Amino acid sequence: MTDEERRSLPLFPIRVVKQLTQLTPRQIRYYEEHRLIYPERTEGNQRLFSFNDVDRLLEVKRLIDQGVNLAGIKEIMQLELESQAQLDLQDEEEKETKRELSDRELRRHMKREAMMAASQKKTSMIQGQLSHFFH
DNA sequence: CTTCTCACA
DNA sequence: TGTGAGAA
Repeated sequence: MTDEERRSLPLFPIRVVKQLTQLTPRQIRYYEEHRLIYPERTEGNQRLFSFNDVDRLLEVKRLIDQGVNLAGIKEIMQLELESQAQLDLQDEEEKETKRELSDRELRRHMKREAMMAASQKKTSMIQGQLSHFFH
C-alpha cells in the first residue's frame, strides 16, 4: 500500500475530525458543501474522513484565520495540486535520467569486458606467435 | 450520535 | 461565512 493510499483511507467520523481540527461539525459540513473536502460515506450515510481530509481542513482553518475566503482557498488548493503534479513529473524525469545513466554505465561495463576479452585474445595470439618462435 | 433543510445575520 | 432549530 502506498502512502497516498494510506492517507486517503476513510477512517474518521465527524466527531473525531471535530476534535482534531477544532472546527464545528457545522463548519466541516459547510466546507464539504463548498467542495473543499470530499469525505466518503458509510452505509448509514455518515461521513468518513481520511488523513488527507483532516490535513485539508487544518489548511482551510489556517487560511480562514488569515482572512482568505472560500474562493481564495479553492484557488490556493488548486495551485498546490498543480505544483504537486509538476513535482511528480520532475520525479519521473529524474527516474528516467537515472535509467539512462544506468544504461551508460552498463555499456561502459560491457566495453570494459570486451576490451578485456580482446586483450586476452592478443595475449594468446602473442603467446601463439612466441611459441612459433620457440619452435 | 449523525443527517438534512430552512431561516437568518 | 457561518449558526440555530427542528425533524428524521
